[in-house]
Amino acid sequence: MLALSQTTVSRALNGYPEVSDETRRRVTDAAKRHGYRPNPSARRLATGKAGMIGYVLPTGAAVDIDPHFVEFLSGLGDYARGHDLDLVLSPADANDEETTYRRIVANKQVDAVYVSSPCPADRRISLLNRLGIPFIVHGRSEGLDFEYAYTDIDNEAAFNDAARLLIQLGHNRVALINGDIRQTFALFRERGTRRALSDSGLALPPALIRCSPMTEENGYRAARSLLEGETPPTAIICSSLIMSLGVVRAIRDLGLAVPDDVSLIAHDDVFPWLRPENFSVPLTTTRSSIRLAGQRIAERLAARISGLESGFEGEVWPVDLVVRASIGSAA
Amino acid sequence: MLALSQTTVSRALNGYPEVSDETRRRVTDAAKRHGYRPNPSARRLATGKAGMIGYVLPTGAAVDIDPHFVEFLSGLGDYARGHDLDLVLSPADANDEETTYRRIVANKQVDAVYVSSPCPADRRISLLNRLGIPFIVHGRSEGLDFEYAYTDIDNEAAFNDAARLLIQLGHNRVALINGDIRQTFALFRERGTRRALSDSGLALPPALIRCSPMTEENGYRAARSLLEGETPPTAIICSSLIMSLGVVRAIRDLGLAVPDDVSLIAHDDVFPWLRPENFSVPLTTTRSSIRLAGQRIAERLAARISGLESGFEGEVWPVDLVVRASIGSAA
DNA sequence: TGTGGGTTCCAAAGCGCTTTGGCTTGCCTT
DNA sequence: AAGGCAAGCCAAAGCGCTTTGGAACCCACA
Repeated sequence: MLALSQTTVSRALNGYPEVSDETRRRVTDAAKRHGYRPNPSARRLATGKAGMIGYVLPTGAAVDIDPHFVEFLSGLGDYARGHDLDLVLSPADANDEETTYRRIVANKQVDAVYVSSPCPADRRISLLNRLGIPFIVHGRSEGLDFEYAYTDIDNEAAFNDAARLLIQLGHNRVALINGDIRQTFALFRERGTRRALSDSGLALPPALIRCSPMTEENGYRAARSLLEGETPPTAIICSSLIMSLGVVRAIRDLGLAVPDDVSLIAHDDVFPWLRPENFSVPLTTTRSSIRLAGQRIAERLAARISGLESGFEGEVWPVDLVVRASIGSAA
Repeated sequence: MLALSQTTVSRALNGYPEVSDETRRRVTDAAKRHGYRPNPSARRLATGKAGMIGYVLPTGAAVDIDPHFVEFLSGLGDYARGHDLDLVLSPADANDEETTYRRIVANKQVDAVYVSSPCPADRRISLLNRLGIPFIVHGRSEGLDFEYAYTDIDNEAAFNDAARLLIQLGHNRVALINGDIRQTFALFRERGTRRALSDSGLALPPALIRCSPMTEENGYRAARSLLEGETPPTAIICSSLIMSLGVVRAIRDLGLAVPDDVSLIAHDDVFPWLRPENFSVPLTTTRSSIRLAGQRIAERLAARISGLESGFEGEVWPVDLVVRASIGSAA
């Protein structure tokens, strides 16, 4: 035995100043020796801190979790592992996430929350802001009348760069195959593309835009309908690598070739299992590792939990433009 | 106020018999009216039950989370949503998951655990068995000297069926592009393939087997090296749809065609974003929805937590063989 | 009338921590 | 030598539930 009160042990272990170095050493030694770890349930009840970060997972028969999620998770895990943070996924009805958010906050099940794939004026963000729990948004929302903390990539600049490059190559009919337009990232991408074109006196008419969930099949359909249209594009910018699998298939099906008939640039979130350089014609991409974003967001959440970070800083990361063989000058 | 003791309220809410129906009704009514929900932290401390299921997530710079995981998660969420179950992901160093398993069990952070991608004589399974926490394995292990509960698909039969079909079509050089052979599912798949061949007096020599993590690139490399070998196969069975993207690319790069030069069958875990019928030549597949497995495993875990299920039942699900255009008779 | 057995409820003791408020020391002033 | 002040420690009161061990009551049966 240590012949010390529980108070002192608790303080020693939690780094409070009113315990002598000597005593603290004895306590931590003994704790290590006996493998003592404070019971988290008890600690939770006493402090209200859970030592976990939360994510509300939209589910439902018609809801598919984005395959990007797993990469994000890898990043989050990379950081969390070293910092005694667990992640709790709370499944929610995709049509009523609010109830779940309220529950996890009211129950203090998690110390902080992250939000992904925001849409304009995202209700989840207003809710979390009102509930007063620390949170970070992966991505951005628009049209909210308050500030919040986020980490995002510069989608607008990325797609602006991509479009500019195509324009420089002489393309004047550039199409955009985008993700679900209800999400902010898709809006920004369209905006960036459009700006590049209009800066050069060109347009991005509705006939050259497609928006849909980012599956191979949707990529195929979008590309096919674009290329079979009245004034087919000579270049396509595509929001995802998975979609561009379908785009490439459509181009081939139509007897066309990349880049001779169609130039192609895609956005690459960096999957370990599908890489743009391995496409039959290596793909020019705008690249930003979603895994790194996961790491960073975990780091920021941890900082917020421990009070090291506060305020409403938004981060916007630049995006690489990696040129490969899939683009060429306009015919 | 209800003028009832805390005891009675607790019992009423938790369905204990020693409270009159009348009282129970009053209590539940009042609870609903005031939106009262027992504080989970307090309940945890008192009962030791967490209301969560756990998963230890291997992480590390060199570790990539399998994209199948997200589909499994969808299924798990589908079930968990309706049953007040949250999922906690505990990131662990991929080289030392044991510490994390011990921690979550010792701390009673979760009521049950699931294990995925087991390998032969999987240490995690023995550990959980020893620690005595309810768990379900997604997949199977071999060489363990005790029984345990699992849900798995019949990988051996699936690949046996696939190989048999190819043999019936006259193929006698069938190659197998498998996943990482350290995992049980890969062993079973090889076994099933080999059995079909040897049943017909054919062999599956090492020269016709490739094993590697299931990426597009590895699929390409495997197919390429097989087809450029001394006695190239006329048919290939591939363990994943993602890999078969690479396989198809390799076949095309070599100026060959599916199915005229090479027949191809792949295993399909059912991704919403990549479907075998959408391959340039629609792919014959062995199909089993990993999302359904997630649902089922969540259900079994819940049943174990509430004591409805116990024992060591292993489930093995049959696998569909879906024939599409990618196979033909041997030249 | 007395007694045994249900039924329905309650007071109080945990669960294992953190935190408040206070009590000793030892040492430094004046 | 008395007073003051940190430094270091402790007892006990929570945190919000569940569960134990009774107690009170009502009814039936002898």
